[in-house]
Amino acid sequence: MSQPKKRRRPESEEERFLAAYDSAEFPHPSVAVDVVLLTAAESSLHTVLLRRDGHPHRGKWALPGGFVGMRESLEEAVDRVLAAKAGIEGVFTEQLFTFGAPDRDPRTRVISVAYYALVDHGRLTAACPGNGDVRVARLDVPWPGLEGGGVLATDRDGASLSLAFDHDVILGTTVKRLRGKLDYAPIGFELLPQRFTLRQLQAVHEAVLGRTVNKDSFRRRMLASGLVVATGKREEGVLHRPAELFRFTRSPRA
Amino acid sequence: MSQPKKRRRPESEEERFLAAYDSAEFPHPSVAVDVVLLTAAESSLHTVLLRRDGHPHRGKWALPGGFVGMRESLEEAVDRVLAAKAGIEGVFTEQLFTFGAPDRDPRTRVISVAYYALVDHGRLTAACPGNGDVRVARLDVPWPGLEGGGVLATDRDGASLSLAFDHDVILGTTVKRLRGKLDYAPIGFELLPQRFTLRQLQAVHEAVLGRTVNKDSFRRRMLASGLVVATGKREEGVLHRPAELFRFTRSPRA
DNA sequence: TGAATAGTGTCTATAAGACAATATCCC
DNA sequence: GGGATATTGTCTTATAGACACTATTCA
Repeated sequence: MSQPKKRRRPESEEERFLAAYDSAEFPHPSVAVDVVLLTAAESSLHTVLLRRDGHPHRGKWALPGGFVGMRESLEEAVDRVLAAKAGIEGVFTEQLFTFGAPDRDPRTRVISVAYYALVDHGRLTAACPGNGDVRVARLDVPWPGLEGGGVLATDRDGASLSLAFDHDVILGTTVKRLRGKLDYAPIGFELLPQRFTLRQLQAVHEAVLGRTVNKDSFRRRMLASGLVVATGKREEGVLHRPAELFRFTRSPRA
Repeated sequence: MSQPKKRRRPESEEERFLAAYDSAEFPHPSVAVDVVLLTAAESSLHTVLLRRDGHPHRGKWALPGGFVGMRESLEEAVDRVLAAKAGIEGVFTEQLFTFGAPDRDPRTRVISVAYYALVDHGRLTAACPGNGDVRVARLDVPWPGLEGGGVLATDRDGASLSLAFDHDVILGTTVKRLRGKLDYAPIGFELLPQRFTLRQLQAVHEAVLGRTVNKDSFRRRMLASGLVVATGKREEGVLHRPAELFRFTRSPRA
């Protein structure tokens, strides 16, 4: 990576000076993080969107985001954004992709490192009531499998939410990534509360994949994976035979 | 800073704030691209490394990299780096990960967007003879499967090459990514010349995966995938029955 | 008792791994 | 012919999908 410039540098002190000089001499892009805060409910994925107050894209809906401080890691910036703009802390996050097209922000050059965060629906609706300038929007993914592309965001009342910048592509990239990781990484559990039924886990998988999955095979795979442990408890308040509640465990048989 | 965006004037407090922030009031991190230029040969992965001429990490070996220009996309920066530092053009590249730890470069804050590039071994050795300050180093991956971690680089004469910055982690992240993508994305072909035998393709897969793969099953999967087409030609100059040469095709039946 | 979903057992089709047999080159 | 690898065919095993059947709750 990284030589600021090809120059002579006999001394380490001069090296530092030159580096500092170079840093100020040329303009640098701004670096931001944008966070796709996802959850699953009602057979669909949902994400948090904020209405833009100013130009550009005034009135459109954007992902929570913010600029990266000079002494702040990318993950620290993500945690800060999640806490400040969505009131959420301590959730699973992972880097998604870096979007750097020179004209993606009309104001100036902004390179955005996108992350996604996964949280269970109950916790998200508790933190984000979903009205005013903060909404929990339903995502409609108009492409199958790993084809990729943009997505559509829909408000609770069915109204379409117009997305700012390239955020429809960021959301689509998130869905594509999750679909690819779902059957080898334990990410489905991050979208559910601590205790869940296998039917709920299947519904989460179906929401991510955008298709139905075979119930029998899904149960077998999950139970054989060793990633789920029966709690002995059962769900309550349902009008049929209650299903057993499981919890996620990283270490089988611990 | 530069580019006075015409006819867009700040209309809100936030807009004014952001405009000021973006301009020059706060320092911005430097943004660089680092490129893992990979190939496969002799049952191992190999990558291009450059000896650092100056501090920090003087004498250690680094990935080809460079800063991203203000009007340049990330991919343009990658192509520029590949052409300037390795003499390679028009190869398959894909974004890997963005490394942004505040102290990863002791001089100043440098956020590096890492890419990997895949090229066949013949083309790489033609462009990079592999002596002097540019080497084609063998990669030894000391972890199995998708566990992840750093890697070791070894020169042709068996000498260990000490890696600069966090470049061992960048290389390890590349290998992990390739292992994950190998059996659902057509990346093995990028590491081979246009015409290849199935045994060569298998050797590439084994180099990436770091383990042997079942020959029969591999042949069946490749032939059933529709991604390889027989050319009718056979390899020459081998001291055994020559294998049929195949080529890669994105569109089966074309 | 009936509706609805949970959970179990079994059969079949498909893909992977193992392995034997034959083919084709160079020496 | 001998050595070496390519290529084909068959058998076994593991897994996914399909489907029938039983279990358990509430209305």
